[in-house]
Amino acid sequence: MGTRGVTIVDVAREAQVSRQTVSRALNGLPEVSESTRTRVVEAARRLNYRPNRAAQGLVRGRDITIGLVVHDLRNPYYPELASVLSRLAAERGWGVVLCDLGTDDAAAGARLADVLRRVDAVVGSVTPALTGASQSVPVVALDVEPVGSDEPAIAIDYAPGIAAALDHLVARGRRRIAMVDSSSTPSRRRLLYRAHLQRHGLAWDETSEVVSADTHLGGVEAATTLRRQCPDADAVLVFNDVIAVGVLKGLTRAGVAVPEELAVVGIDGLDIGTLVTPELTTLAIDRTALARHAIELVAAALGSPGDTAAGGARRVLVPTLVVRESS
Amino acid sequence: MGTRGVTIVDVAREAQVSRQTVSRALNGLPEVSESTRTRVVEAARRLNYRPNRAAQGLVRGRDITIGLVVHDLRNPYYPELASVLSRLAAERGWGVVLCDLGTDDAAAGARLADVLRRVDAVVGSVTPALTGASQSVPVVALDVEPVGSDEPAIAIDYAPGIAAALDHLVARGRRRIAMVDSSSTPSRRRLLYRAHLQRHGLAWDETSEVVSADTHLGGVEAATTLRRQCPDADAVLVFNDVIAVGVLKGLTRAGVAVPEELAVVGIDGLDIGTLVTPELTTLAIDRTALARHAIELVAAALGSPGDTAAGGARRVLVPTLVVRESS
DNA sequence: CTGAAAGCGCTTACAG
DNA sequence: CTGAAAGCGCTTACAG
Repeated sequence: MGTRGVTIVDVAREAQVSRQTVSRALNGLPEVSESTRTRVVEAARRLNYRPNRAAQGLVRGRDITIGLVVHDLRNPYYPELASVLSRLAAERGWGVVLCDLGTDDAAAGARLADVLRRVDAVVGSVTPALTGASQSVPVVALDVEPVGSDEPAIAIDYAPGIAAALDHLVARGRRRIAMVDSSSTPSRRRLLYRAHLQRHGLAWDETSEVVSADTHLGGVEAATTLRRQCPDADAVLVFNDVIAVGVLKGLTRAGVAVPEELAVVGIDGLDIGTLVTPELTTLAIDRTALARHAIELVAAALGSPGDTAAGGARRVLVPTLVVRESS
Repeated sequence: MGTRGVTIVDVAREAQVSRQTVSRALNGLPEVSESTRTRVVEAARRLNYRPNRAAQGLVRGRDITIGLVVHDLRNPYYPELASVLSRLAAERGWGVVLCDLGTDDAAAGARLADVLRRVDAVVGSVTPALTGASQSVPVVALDVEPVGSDEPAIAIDYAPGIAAALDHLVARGRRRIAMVDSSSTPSRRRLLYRAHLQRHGLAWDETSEVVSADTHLGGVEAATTLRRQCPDADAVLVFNDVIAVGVLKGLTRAGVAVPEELAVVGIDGLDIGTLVTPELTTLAIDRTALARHAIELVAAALGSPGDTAAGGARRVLVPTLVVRESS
């Protein structure tokens, strides 16, 4: 907020010219004499004048800005997304303002409210706060359930991918497949894992599931917990690649051979999976496609001509199993 | 740009009320009858009305937005920085718009120009384009040379850190220390490396230096090149952790024992360094401090009261050697 | 080359 | 509860 008093009229007075001359001088328009320009520039600097962007924007015409709301930018999933999204937005002349909710829920709400005031639309991970905010600007939710309302959103249908991952493990002779989740309330990914095991009559009990913090350090600990809690597990599906890489490391540290003794499969398809040894098998989500869909849905929601009919308000993405060395 | 004709007066006409009533109804102010409010909301939806943010901003008073310009958001160095910076900015009520220059230089210029129109100040990696732009808004340059002009900037003084890293390697008995750089024109880090070797009479020749692409894949290749080009190297300093992690992987793949046969030291202090095996020794840059300084310099440049005197326009950060397993 | 006028689209007092 | 007025800070024609 903080209004900062110095306006163009102050500069005009200081430089002894009219305010439109100030505007012209400062914007480098040709029809100003050198001496006047210098005087104006000096005056502006002396007063520490900064043009008010809102006023400039108002008169220059609308420019679109979208917000990108993420849970935690430090999960490499998001920078890749942000990178593509910002490129695609730039191609349309849109700006992107970043909103990293972080782990502190109290601050997150305020941060979200703040970003909503600055943007024409929001793309982001669904949170209760975001859902409530959909009154003020259009919201394109990322990674919602494939069924549900017809709000603009991108759903990721994990069912076939998780089936493929588990089938793959079974095909390689795994019989006791555990899961590391990122929250104590079962994620959709975990529910699909359970359903698949049950449907195929595969071994499962309470010890099959471990909850981890959503960091690679969490994964390292989860590996220990898993070995203690479910010693006969010969494979593990992990909520995401960040945790999975930690699990991999925890297992290696504990002298467990991956994949021989225990196979590991992550979800997301992050680059870091190719960085570790053994390389991580993963269920990859195409973040470029995700970003592209998000931008198109924003365009449709903003009513940009030619985008409205581009395929409905809800898109569905299907992850792909990428088999590497850890399974 | 794209002006989208629907304004508050259109809605007013459609709903048969005055425009200030529209404003009140849409902003949820109390003094509007329910029936009127409904009529206005309906009209607004029918016309697909979106309030013009610039106009709102103009009347509500100035709100500050800063731009964060980075080379490549996919290098984990930047998300950590962006994350902290956006948190600190939020604490001051500032917004952060993201500008990922990417690898395509042509597009980068346009993207930069675009972001400069939307922000009150810019924080970012120095590029020629950015330097030239410092006329329009204050620029706080990140990672400049410790000497130089008095523009607002944060310098990182690698000299003591690189000395410490090389001393550490020598203390561990290394006698032939190579370097992997990220560009063919020697980086400042490489120059410091050379100077230190020379000053201490350590072995060096052209084969000591390898150039790598600035990705971990580049690092993997660089490992091969290094082994071929400089087979007697027993240690290597790498331009950054992303490349270093690739080098580590390349060496492991080639059956080279790290650190026994060849020690590896990276620069940046990224989390991924603790993720790999062996864990990466690195020269860590405190990105939280970096972000904090950047925000303070922006505040000073914008003339926020109480910040101006907070310690001059140039800050210097000194990296710290973090010895882990790879050396 | 420089100034007076009009207006961008909204909100905030001020009347009624 | 609703409307008429004024103004946020700038730029863009339009005169001179």
